[in-house]
Amino acid sequence: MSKDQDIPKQYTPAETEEKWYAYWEENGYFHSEPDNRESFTVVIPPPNVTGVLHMGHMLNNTIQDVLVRRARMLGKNACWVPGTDHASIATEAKVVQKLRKRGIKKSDLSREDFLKHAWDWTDEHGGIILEQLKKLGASCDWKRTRFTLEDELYETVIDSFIELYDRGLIYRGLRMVNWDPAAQTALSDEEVIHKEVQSKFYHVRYPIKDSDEHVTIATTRPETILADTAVCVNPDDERYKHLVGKTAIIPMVNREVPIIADEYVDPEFGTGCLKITPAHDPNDYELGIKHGLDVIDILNPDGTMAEQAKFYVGEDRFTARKRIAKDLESFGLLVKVEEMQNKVGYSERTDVVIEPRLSLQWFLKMEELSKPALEHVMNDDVQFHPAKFKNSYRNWMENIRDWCISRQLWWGHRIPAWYFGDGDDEFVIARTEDEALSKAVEKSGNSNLTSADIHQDEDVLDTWFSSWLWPISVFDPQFIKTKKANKELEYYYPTQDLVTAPEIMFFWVARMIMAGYAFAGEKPFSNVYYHGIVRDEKRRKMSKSLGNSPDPLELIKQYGADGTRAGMLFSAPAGNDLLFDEALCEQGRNFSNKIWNAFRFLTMNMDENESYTPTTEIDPENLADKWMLGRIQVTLAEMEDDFSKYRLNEALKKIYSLVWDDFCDWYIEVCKSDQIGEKMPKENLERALGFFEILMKMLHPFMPFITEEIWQRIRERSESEALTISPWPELTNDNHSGSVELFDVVQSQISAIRNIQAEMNLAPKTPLNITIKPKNSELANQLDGSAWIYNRLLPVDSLTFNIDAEKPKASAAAVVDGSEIFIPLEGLIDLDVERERIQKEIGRLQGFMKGIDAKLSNKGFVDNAPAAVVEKERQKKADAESNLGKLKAQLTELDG
RNA sequence: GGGUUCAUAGCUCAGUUGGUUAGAGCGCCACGUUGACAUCGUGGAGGUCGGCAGUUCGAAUCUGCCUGAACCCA
Repeated sequence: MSKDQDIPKQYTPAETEEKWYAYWEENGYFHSEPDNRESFTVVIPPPNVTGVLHMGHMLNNTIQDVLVRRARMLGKNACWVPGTDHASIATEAKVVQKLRKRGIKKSDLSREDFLKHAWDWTDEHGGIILEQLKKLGASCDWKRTRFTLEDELYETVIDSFIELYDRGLIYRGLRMVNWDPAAQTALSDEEVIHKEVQSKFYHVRYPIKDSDEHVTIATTRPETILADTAVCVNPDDERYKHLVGKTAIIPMVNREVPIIADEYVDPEFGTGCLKITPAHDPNDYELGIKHGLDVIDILNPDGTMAEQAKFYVGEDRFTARKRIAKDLESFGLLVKVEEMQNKVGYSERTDVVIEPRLSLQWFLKMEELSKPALEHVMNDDVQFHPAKFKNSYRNWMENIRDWCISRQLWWGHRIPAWYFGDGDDEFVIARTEDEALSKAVEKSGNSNLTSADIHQDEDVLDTWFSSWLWPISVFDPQFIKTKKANKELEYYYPTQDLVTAPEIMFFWVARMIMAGYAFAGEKPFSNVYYHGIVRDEKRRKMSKSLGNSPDPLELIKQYGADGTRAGMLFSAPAGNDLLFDEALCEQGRNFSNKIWNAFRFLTMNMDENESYTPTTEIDPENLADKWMLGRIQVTLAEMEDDFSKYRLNEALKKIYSLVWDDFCDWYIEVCKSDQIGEKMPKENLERALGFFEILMKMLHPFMPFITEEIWQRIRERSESEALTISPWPELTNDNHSGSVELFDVVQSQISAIRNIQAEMNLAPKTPLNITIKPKNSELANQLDGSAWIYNRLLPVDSLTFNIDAEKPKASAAAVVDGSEIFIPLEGLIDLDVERERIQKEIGRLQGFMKGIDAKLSNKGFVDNAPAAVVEKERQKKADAESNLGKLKAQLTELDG
């Protein structure tokens, strides 16, 4: 016990946090091994290995930590698996950039050399974010830290590719894909962000061959005119019917193309006349196939114009766009340019405009995989919190398209395909070169093939193609190959809760569910908790580029990890975006300080030569004790309900209020000694400490550091008694409801008296002679035993409870739930103020009665409403009438 | 264009199956500092629940329409 220490007035989190985190880690409290207990498993959404902690991570990991710490205290075998992913595109882009600064181009390097640089970069920056999570207090099992590109998990990904290929679900094909000209790779549909932008709508005239006529098309991408291979109109469009079958001449290149008709064209949109560019637009590509059109690709992988364009060769697509507009104008073919809002796809990673591009890529068929994944979410085998996200999940699943899984990058899992020729089918899938060679020999029938004749695919797999295995691979990397779960997977899988943001529902959650059923035949987790996006006060998403995001570590420094965690959670209802405001962290810090000072106060009441044993054995005669215990019980039950619904912010608010409002503002105040300077009675102190211990337990999942600090200061504790591994308080059947109710009455009477003090402008220490006329004799008896509470909380000169009391002359008065309070204030009372006070209350009650009367005089209400409801209204009316009568009498007395 | 969600106090949000003259936190106003805490205490003000119809004895809550906002997909 720290009673002889000089406890500072203000709580300083920094040292406390470092100390206890180290202690927790040293004692291995966060490490889990399979045992007989029920498991509670969470896998972290792996952040980018070279990333740094941002506000989204803070929120995400705070929530996970709350869930995991609570589960640990509930006696479950809690296991939170940390780790990172390799973030193929992002990391490769960073490495390329770094090399460029040193004057090295990626194309100058061999694959091996480039990867060496990438690993150097990873070794240098990797894991920073995990260290940052420790500052936040994250109770991860660090011995289990995983990385998606580590050797074992690399194998898992290759195994999964091979299995899916063998099951006929992976194929290679020429398709229209989303091409990122900056990263020079294909992307999946999910990696494209559609943004509303201001564009120019160019109206361009195409001459008709052997005719004076022409058609006018409209496009936002005039440079693609150079790749046009048809012009298309709606077959029912009277304006153009006569032109169908004729030949149009593409400007600049003077290519002759057919004018075709197709229902696809909307006559209302633009000019009703559509240019068709099969190589550079997905819809045009479909039309091209349907109508057997040529495909002319005019773009290089880096977004510059290719030889086939014939014009502006080597120039960037946007430069070409401006130049062709000018040139068309000079030829008199540009009719007009309109301003238009349209949606343009941008790369999620590089933020450049995506080009639809025809390219040979690897795809995963989704139809079969999506079926169980959809079904098990809709039937709640996998529960979404909040459930509203099931809608968008279903919508996506029902319209799912094949997943482009190949990326033209080096940093990642290299596709295990080996080519032995240029033909579409001249490849084999194999784990190793040797295996590939023998398979190639067999498939080609050419026994002379050597390793020099085969080469592995240069591309790697989408990062999410490894992340989707995460809940399986972190426990058993061999499972997909062996199909025999090891002890770990057996024990920890399926995991319990996954915590993430709705924005990656499709990237990751949906795919993990698919992978779970596809490989393990079982869901990967039982619950998905979606939290919102962290936004600034203007509702803008917090981002590095906007510079509107505070540095989480700075926040922790300023407000403490506990304060910051509480601040994040205060405003984080499930599924709703969080408008982050530093004031909330400040509130969290203030709360820490409040707790600290409550403890400090108790410490100051200790006698140096005495030893104290906290207890929850209450004094059965002590109303405050029973009330406090009752409040704890009720709050425990409410928190349990909140947790079951993942309403973490509600649970936090409840324990916050229990500590601050109930324990600090009432219980401790009531426990104080009667005389200033005198110490609290030992029994009071020991009970206060006993309650304090329970409160620290209830708060620990949210604010782990300060609670552990107080816990350890309250008593000497061995390693096996740390708060982190202590059992959650027990819920008993007795919530002392009678005592809670009675204490409520005492509280409202005291509040009423304080109100009189304030309204009468009495100095806070002006002694009061209080007469309370309880509403009945039963209450009179009960209150009589609680007089000491009034004495502690008010400057009482005399206090009497008298059911027959008369209102003394010149006294202030109040009516609280049928009981009357009189305070004689001879010489101090301002009769006008008092009259106004009472009049105001009378007015309030009259308004109240009016509403009730309206109901009760309504025959429809009395006849139709349930008897209990009618009875309740009658009771309300009777009470109000009685109170009103008393108030009126008080007013009369004042005037008389 | 298709889908989803939302609109309650100055701000951020609660409000469970319709029955409270609508709750919380922050902010605001007044008063208060010799001892746990001014990162505090006590008291107080503040809302015709986006609008209009409808169902009902009764609507913040259910239905329809309108207005406004956000998100997802194409």
